[in-house]
Amino acid sequence: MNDVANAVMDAAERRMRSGGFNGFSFREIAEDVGVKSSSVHYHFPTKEKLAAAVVRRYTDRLGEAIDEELALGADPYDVLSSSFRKTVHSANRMCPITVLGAGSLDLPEEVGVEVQRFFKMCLDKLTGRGLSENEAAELLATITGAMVVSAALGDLEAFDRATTDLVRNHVSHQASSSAASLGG
Amino acid sequence: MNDVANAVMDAAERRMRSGGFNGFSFREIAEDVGVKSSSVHYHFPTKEKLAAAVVRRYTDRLGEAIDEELALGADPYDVLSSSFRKTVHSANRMCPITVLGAGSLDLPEEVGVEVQRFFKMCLDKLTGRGLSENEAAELLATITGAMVVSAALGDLEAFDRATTDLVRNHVSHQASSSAASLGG
DNA sequence: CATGATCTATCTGTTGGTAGATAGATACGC
DNA sequence: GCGTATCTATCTACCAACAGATAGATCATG
Repeated sequence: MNDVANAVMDAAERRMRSGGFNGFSFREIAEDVGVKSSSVHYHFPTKEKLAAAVVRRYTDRLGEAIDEELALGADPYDVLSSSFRKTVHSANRMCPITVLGAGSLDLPEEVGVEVQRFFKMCLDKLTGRGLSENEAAELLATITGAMVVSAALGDLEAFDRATTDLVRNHVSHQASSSAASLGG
Repeated sequence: MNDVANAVMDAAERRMRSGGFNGFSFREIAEDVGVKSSSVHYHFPTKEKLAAAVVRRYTDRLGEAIDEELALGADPYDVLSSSFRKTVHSANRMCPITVLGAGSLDLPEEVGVEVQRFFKMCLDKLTGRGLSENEAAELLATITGAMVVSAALGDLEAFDRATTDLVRNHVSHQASSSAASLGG
């Protein structure tokens, strides 16, 4: 992967964050990168391939980041939550895969497969650390939805309001199952 | 509001569920309804106005439906949850406002305002029945995210996995605060 | 005849995608 | 080393389709 191909993926990812699959064009990306649109086509023959490549790279990167932090013994929920929190509070403000996922009912097949892979990866990281399928699904859903709601409200703190109690409950759940119930 | 105007909003809402704001065109909607695209422009001069009108109608309808069920004394979480669950398990499979919300970073202003109104309405229904701001935010986020994740995975049951424990916890929370803790 | 609603026809701009030329690098045979 | 062919990456120029939007004609109804 050369410089231009990476720059194209960067630009596509940036634009996907706000508009999803229909939210960017070859010409816009070409302008972002500083080349002609035909050069974008040279590296990614179709829009579908480009979007799929962006999602795949995003999934791989997040997966690696999660693994690194999990290796340090961190709680799996904290890792996932703080990772998404970083996104929300950064200049990006939104996870591009969540945008694609929300509009996934008419996503090109190849892109849909990659989006599925992303969410399955997130669930696997949670269940792989002992959470039940329901717990994992609930945590992922809450974090995902918190991003959507806070973006829609234009209120970054909405993300924290939706997730702070979840942390508390999760921690107390750990405590009650590892050191017996404290009651209340 | 005459027949055509309503049919246009129906078609727009249907297409928004899968593609968001960029996921439909005047020509597609005109074809759905059986008129020419200029007739769609007659009722809704711009795409922004059409989308805003659809969101406003959707918000009003859901708000009324929630009020009716709340008047019967139902638990506010159950009402919101089962309402969205109905959407997910219907042929529609997705809430159009959630799709717009996820891609809200580049939504036309008028549409963004209506999307905000939708989510604020949901939060108000919950806090108006005694839930704290954090509880309301968490419940709304979980339901919203559950829709996104289940749509992305193409797995309707993912919605239930993400929300069933939430019901249990919420119910036991009610129980413990109204009839003393049972422990565990 | 005036109004509301629809039509035909058209405008301008953008879209994803393709064809073909060009320049520079790399590899190979002699 | 030299000429030739291939490969890589970019460009210019173009295409058909579609986008949102507008102007003006038509037509029914009251």
